Amino acid sequence: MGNKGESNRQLIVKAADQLFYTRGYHQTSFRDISDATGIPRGNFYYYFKTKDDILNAVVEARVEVYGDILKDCEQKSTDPLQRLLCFSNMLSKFEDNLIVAGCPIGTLCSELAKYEADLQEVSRAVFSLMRDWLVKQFAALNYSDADNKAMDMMARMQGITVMASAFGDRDFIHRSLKELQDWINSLRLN
Amino acid sequence: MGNKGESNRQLIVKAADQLFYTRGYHQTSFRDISDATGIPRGNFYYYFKTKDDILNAVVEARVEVYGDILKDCEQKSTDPLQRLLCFSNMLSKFEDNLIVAGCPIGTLCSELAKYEADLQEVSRAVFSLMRDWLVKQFAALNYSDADNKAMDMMARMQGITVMASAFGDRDFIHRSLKELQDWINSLRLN
DNA sequence: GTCTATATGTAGATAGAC
DNA sequence: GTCTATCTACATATAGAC
Repeated sequence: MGNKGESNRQLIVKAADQLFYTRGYHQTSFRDISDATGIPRGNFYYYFKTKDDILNAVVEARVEVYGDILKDCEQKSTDPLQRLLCFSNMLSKFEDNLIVAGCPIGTLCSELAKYEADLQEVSRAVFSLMRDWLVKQFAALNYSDADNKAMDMMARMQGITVMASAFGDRDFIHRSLKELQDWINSLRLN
Repeated sequence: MGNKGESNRQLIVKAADQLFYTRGYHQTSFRDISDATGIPRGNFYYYFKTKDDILNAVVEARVEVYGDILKDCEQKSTDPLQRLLCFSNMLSKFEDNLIVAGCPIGTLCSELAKYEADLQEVSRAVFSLMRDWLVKQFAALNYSDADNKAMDMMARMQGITVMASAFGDRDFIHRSLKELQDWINSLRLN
């Protein structure tokens, strides 16, 4: 009794994840996902009742993936400041994708914020995950306004990706990441 | 010979502008625009050949509108620093809209960046307008890296709107705007 | 579980009467 | 210039054979 079904389900989620990112949620059709996976359109409804259900599964998968990234940053150092630097390095690590399609999380939230409150709440989950994690790091640095710092850092990174994507400007990412990391390093003394 | 035709055209552009903002470009149908204006769908093709042409007209209209905002900031003060503060005040002025639908320019660029290079280039026009204007102000403050400063300021504002919209957080806008304006004021001495 | 065929709605776009 | 009727394509979703 294998996991063939589960495997197909995972294939769909994986392809949808990528397509929702590179084309947007509404601009991704079942046909697109079918083409990417080789799985017939009609088959999707065996695994998911609606397209929105696929979105839910994609967000769950992303929570998993970004949770792993955060865990990785935790394992590489016990120093909160080093962990923040590790987090900020996502800008460099995913640079190629950020330039062409922006931040997967930010652009999804922006798309779904537009008069689709239910879906937007779903998409916000990954942001919340990161925010909570960042709060922990800033709290460990003895900042009483840890949540403010977390929001500030996320806003900075989002702003960088929006502008870098709008102008296709890799150098802007490099320079901004450096400045962001200077800012992080300046938080040591508290 | 009246301007009745022109007036209808303007009605379409105005409604499309609003809908592209609150619902997104792809999520806005001719039916939506028809419902908003009372103008029959088939009639649109008398004024525009394609939906993309409507987008072009909308972006042109926005260039006009934001150009006026920039002119207004110029007229209110000859001091570049005051002008920058005036520009930043858009975050407060448009707060209600930013919370529910993000930045009209940023979200359009993000949406159209997704594998639609032609459309993205069109949408970038308003960003370019602002960027050039900001460069002038920073240059007037004797910054040799005026373009970097302009990009930094726009990135900050974009990041603020993305996070405020994602979390529906008005207070974050208020606090961030204050910090942004502190930053602007700190640029006096150069 | 997997697939084809199809239902139903709506998208952008066109034709042609008035 | 304005409007209705309609075309073609494709969207999500369903039915039912295998």
